[in-house]
Amino acid sequence: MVSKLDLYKIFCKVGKSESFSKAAKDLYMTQPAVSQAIMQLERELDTRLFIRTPKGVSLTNEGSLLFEYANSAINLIHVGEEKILEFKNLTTGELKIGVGDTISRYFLLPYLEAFHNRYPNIKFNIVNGTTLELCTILKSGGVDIAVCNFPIDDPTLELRPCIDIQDTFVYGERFKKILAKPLSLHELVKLPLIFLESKSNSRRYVEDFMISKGIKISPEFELGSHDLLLEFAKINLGIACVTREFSKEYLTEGLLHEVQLIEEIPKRSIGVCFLKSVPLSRASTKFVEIVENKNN
Amino acid sequence: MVSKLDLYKIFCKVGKSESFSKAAKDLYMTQPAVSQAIMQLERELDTRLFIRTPKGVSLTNEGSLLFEYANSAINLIHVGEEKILEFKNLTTGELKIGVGDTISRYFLLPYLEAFHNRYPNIKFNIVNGTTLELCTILKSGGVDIAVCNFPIDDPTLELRPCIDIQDTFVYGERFKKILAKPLSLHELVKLPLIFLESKSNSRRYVEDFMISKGIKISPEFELGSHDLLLEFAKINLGIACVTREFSKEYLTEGLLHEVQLIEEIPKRSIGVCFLKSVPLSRASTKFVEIVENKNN
DNA sequence: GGTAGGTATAAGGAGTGGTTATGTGGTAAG
DNA sequence: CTTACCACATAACCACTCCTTATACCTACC
Repeated sequence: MVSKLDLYKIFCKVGKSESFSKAAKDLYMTQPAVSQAIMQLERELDTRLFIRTPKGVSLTNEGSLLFEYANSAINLIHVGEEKILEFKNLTTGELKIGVGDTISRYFLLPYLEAFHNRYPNIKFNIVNGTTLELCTILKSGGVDIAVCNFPIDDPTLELRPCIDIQDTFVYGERFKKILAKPLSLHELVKLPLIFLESKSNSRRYVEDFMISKGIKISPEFELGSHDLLLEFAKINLGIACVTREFSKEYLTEGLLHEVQLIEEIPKRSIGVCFLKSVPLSRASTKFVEIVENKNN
Repeated sequence: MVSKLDLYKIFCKVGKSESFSKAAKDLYMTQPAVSQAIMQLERELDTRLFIRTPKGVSLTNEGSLLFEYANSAINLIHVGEEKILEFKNLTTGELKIGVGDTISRYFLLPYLEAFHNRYPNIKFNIVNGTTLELCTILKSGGVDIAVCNFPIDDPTLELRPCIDIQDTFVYGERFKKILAKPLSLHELVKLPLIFLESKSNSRRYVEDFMISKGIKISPEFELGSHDLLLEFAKINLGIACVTREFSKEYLTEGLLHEVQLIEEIPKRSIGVCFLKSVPLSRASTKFVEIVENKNN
């Protein structure tokens, strides 16, 4: 057997780049070193592996035969090393996630569970806040990643939308007759409305949309959580602006009904975001992958 | 990535033998050397790979994870090296030969047979074409070697003439009286002539020779194969320009007769040719040797 | 014909990777 | 309890490998 496995590392690089000089650059060594290494390998195998041409080299039949194996071998080693790294980083460590509480409850929970099952040794550190607050915390390093309502306009953040959500208005029994038919936003705002507090991203999104239509709202109630929106609407205190996907239970059980708007509010997204400038930790990467459903 | 692949060779041995000292013996080195190698690997991966016990070592979780990959990789390298050996011993491989069909039938066949008997595991890949076409294919790497009619004027090709052949004119019964006596080319061209198609090297050779004598031919027939030349001549459709060596059967059986030319056409050769710039594969070398009758 | 880009060759020097010698710890037997 | 043995760790040293610089040679292209 060939004495030095390292020769194969060089061999593979040359095989791929079809050039001694280029391989040398890639390997941070000089061309003569590569030349000698290949020559040594050829000597030890007593086989010509490359055909030298004026414009580089190309594998001989024997060379490409060997290349198939050597390349796979090197790749295997790489994979092994990566597994080790993963193992190391995921058997210890902490994952700091910033998230709004509506999102954490209705969207994130299953992913947290899945991640924990897969990597039981990673501790969670969940920070609650509005989208805006989370962005600030993210930049100060308080959390590794944040799961927010989009849109977010911040060039320093990498955004990964995951699912689309639809803002909608819901009402309880008392408004059933009035809202039996589709109506326009102009008509809607005459009714008592229930919104999230004005600092929340969701509220701002819907409000901005309505302002763009020339409509100004003055909510009857401003509440701190999505749950409260649903409960207030249920006991007929008004018509609540909620996220359809997070109101499934109330809607399917007939506790609440959706307003049929003539002009529907455009969809927006929920997604993960993190700093572009800071490389993600292994655990964070895995978590993002899971949320994006890239594997399993 | 870990700097030295060689560390993995040692790592695998230790992983298998579960002992530094034993691995050291197997690797023909001393125990401290192994000890240091493993420590270096552990340092570079920043991971403990072995649990040291009083009676040897055992792989950690991370270690056995890595071992799976490293061991497969090493085995792959081994297999690759063995394949190379096989290749060298010509127990595997392919030989791509370009050849004209006249030549393959009348000249090459016995050599193909001989080579196959000697190296039964080498596959043939035979490509047909005219001499000119074959040279092109040769340069594009489509074949390893080509067996052609010479002369070939190409400085990038190495030529190995093998046998001389003689171009000659043959005729059937009907022309017997007219051609009983030797005649000159000038007289010959007045008779109906049968040639190969003009793109063939043989045709060009003879035609060039005649032009050099100031004679222009206008063949009655232009045919695609040497066989047809003989058959056409046999049924008295004209006088065919053929290769004497490939017409033995017809001549000895009296089906055809040779024109006795006053100016005989110079002999030319059939031989093997291949690219000067590309070293011959082992199989090709052997084949050339056989065709040149250098051994056996 | 000159230049650019590629590989081969030669010689020298630094550093890796092995050696020997010795230390440490744990187990088992007396 | 003590001693002996076995296995790995540590230290110091040295040689040889491997990489570098310098140079030569070839071909293709302008």
